[in-house]
Amino acid sequence: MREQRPFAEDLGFLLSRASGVIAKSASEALSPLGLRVRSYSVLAFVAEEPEGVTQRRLAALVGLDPSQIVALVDDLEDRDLVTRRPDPADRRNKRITATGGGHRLRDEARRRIDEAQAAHFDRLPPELLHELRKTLHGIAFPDNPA
Amino acid sequence: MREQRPFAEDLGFLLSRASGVIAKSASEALSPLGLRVRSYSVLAFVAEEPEGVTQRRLAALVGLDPSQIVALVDDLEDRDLVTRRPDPADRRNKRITATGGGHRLRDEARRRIDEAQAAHFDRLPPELLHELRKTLHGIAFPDNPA
DNA sequence: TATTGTTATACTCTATAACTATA
DNA sequence: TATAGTTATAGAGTATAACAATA
Repeated sequence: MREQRPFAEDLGFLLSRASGVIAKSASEALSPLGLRVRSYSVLAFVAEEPEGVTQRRLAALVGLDPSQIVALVDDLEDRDLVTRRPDPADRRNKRITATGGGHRLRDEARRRIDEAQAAHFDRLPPELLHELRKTLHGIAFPDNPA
Repeated sequence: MREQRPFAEDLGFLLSRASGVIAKSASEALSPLGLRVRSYSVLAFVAEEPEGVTQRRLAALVGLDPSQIVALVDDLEDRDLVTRRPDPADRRNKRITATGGGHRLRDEARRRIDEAQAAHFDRLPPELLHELRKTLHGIAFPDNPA
């Protein structure tokens, strides 16, 4: 009879708990800005694409169903953080781009996120953080070994 | 102006995506057994405590609010996987213990979970998995450096 | 008064299917 | 016919407050 690892050491369980801790702290950091983790993720990806992104691509980037992107973009658009315009070349596509205010809010959000995460990651050596990033990326995107 | 790391490399984002991938695969592995990730977590912790666990402690172990444990234990109890009995010494406490069937289902669930996780973790060297476990534990339980 | 378990409620997140407009 | 975006809906997960029984 082999010795069994306690469930508290199960990698899936630990991943879930650690992810929950970070998400909660991110959520609290973003709350004063009127952003949630998901709307911030959308804004962050949009702000990195000067040419704009389609909602389909946004869905793939964030890891949500395209139908869920609609309300997130609606909210950001209502607050003039992004614009949503049909692509003249293919009018089925909407190109989402960040406004000046969107970029500024994204910057402020990132500062807060970084500060919140520092409390969790600060004591870990940089090489370990680098390796953690690589490992998590491999798990999250098994087909895309960057 | 410093070079900024793309959001796709944000540790919180990667943690969330990786955790989601593993949770989805665990969910699919457990589904044929009529278990979800949360009910399996409860069952797994209960099965490790021959003396039984209070629901309060269970909540702390799994990382849920005590009010959420009620329905989970209700379901497991209805299926005769656990028993729920008042502690004679302090009748406010309920001692939750796993039945024979509970232990058997837990074993089968663990086999399936291990198999599902192997697909994600197999190619990672054991030392890295050990370090990952340690790192995630440190993030999830900052006060309890085991 | 404090603690355990419980109920109730509301909100967020997730998953899915069906519709529209364009191609 | 295929694709992008949209709407609607139901289910699961999460957070909070209040209550009964017991200490």
